[in-house]
Amino acid sequence: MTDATSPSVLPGGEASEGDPPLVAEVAVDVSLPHLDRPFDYLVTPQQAEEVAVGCRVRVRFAGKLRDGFVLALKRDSEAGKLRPLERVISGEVVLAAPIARLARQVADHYGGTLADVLRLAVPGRHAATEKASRAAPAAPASAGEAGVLPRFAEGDAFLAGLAGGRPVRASWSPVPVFGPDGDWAGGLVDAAAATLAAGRAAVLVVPDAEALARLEARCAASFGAGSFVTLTAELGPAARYRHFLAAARGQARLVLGTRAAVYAPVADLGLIAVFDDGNDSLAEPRAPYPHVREVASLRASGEHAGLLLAGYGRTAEVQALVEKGWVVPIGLPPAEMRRRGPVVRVAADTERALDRDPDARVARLPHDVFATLRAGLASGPVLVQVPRAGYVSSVACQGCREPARCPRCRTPLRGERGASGLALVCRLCGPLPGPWRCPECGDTRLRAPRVGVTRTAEELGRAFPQTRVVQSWSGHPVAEVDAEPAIVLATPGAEPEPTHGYAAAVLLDATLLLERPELRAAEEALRRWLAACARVRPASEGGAVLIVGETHARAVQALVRLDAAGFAERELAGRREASFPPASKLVVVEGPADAVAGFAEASGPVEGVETFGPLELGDDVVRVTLRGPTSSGPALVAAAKAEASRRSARKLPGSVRVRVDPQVID
DNA sequence: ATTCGGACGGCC
DNA sequence: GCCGTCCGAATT
Repeated sequence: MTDATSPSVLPGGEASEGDPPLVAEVAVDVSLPHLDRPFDYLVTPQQAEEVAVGCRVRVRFAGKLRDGFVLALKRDSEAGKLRPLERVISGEVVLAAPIARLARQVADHYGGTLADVLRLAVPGRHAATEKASRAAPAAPASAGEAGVLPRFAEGDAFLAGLAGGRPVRASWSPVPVFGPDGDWAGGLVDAAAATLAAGRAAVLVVPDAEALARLEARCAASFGAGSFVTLTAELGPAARYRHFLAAARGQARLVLGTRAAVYAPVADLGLIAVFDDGNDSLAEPRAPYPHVREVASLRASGEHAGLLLAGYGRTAEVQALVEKGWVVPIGLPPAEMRRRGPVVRVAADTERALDRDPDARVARLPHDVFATLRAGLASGPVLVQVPRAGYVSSVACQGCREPARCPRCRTPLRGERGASGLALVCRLCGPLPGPWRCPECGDTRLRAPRVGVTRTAEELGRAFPQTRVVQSWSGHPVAEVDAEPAIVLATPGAEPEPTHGYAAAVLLDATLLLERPELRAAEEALRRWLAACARVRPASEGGAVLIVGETHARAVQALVRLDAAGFAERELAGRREASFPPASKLVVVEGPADAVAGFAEASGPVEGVETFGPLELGDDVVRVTLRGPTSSGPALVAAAKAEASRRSARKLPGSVRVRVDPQVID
């Protein structure tokens, strides 16, 4: 890597008269696919004083001034007539070679452009912050004994690997329980401490501000406040850039943060850890829609760093890595998991009664719910997880309750109200051509979804008139509850942190979550239930969880057994059967019909590719889904990128959106 | 003969 | 994307 302070470290050594002129290879900030390559510029002798590989420059490109990053310095160029750099914005190295390489890999993986990825990876410059010389954060203090990971099989071996500076990779399933066995943040701190002890840097990525606050507190306790930096958009431009610079300058060796922190510019990365990779906050909403789990995996391989994918739930993607042997599971046998976790029981849904009489609200809550609440309230707060209302588009079989799926591609169907009642539409193949028939049980009757659960609070308040009722949802989140008895109603993801753990939890309307018309509905439901369990005290302290729903649903059974790994195994098997990611490569293309047709055609020669659609999305936008075996993935993505390049080079009209293995198709 | 504009090629 | 250039058509 080029040292920012020594511009003399250049190809050919010290410049002298008669040397060929210095040339900078520049990643220009243009996101047109056909211009997604470096461009060469002359570096004037004056500019050579300040320029460095990885610094920001300003260049004239197609007549217009644009920002760029220096990818390399050299003394020769393939290109013909070169323009000089307009100016070196600053010699500060903000795009070191490993991150430039990573960004290129991410762009290629997702069929996007380097410029788009760099916009995600490098925060905007804040000149005043850059000029102000900053005190280096204190070196992380010794964290003492590792406390959490050694409680799990393979935990010690993983830590030993990190401490030895080796690129060990693992998937860690903490026990979904309140206390040390479920202390994901503690486990990440263990791994970071081992890495730092080996003299290497660590990056820890979490999905949201709540998780970051918790991790920050743990890091401050273990390493000392000010011995690490956080990277999150919420910091604002100045602080974000200050923290980014601390990492880039080698002052901060431990970085915590949300999504974009996966690109934190620490040198000699020894560990990259991701918590809760199933959380959709870790999927970037901007092109090319990279997922933190994939970026972290690419980065760990590219920089010979360790990787830790931690979560109470296990995604099919992580399961695929486990089965490939690419990551080692750190965990416990299911029986031991249950011994350390809360007791989980199922109460059958009383839905059939509800179907007959939608106003019979009392019938919605089984007797067991009240019993669980009563028992829990004797020793502390009880969490009641209430799914948000409004998943109105899901459709299931009346007979067996399985979500209705497309007979062609097995995608969950959605119901749309049409002239002749409920019309079934597949998001990949379009409206169902014939009448629907359940492949599981042969039933032809469909059941429409239920509406929400707005009266739960009132209802429970009436049943427990003396008890405090706390309500928390994403619009009005409550951060914390104390040890006093309370009924805490929360939507998934907005559960208040209990200071002493919940005495019990009740998970309502499990069926509602499972019937969501999404491919990952069951995986996502289990993830949310496990997150609730993780706030409940262990069985040994009386902790109990009651889930109300379909007793036989696979995700419900997995929860009862606290067996996220087993569930992921089945889930991945299902994805294989249905040829869905991560068992297949999916490229979803949306845009005007003629434009989208070009992508289908371009993917034709790729081995084993099938085409679904086009599906009308309205407003002259259609969707085509291209699917191929994972072995054809790079070729399929490359074909899509080539078609996008062809279109932009020819200036064909219409904007097209390309997504690779999208988390959700919508 | 001169000016204007729209399409197209190239962008270092 | 944006600019520059090259060509034909409209304008003097």
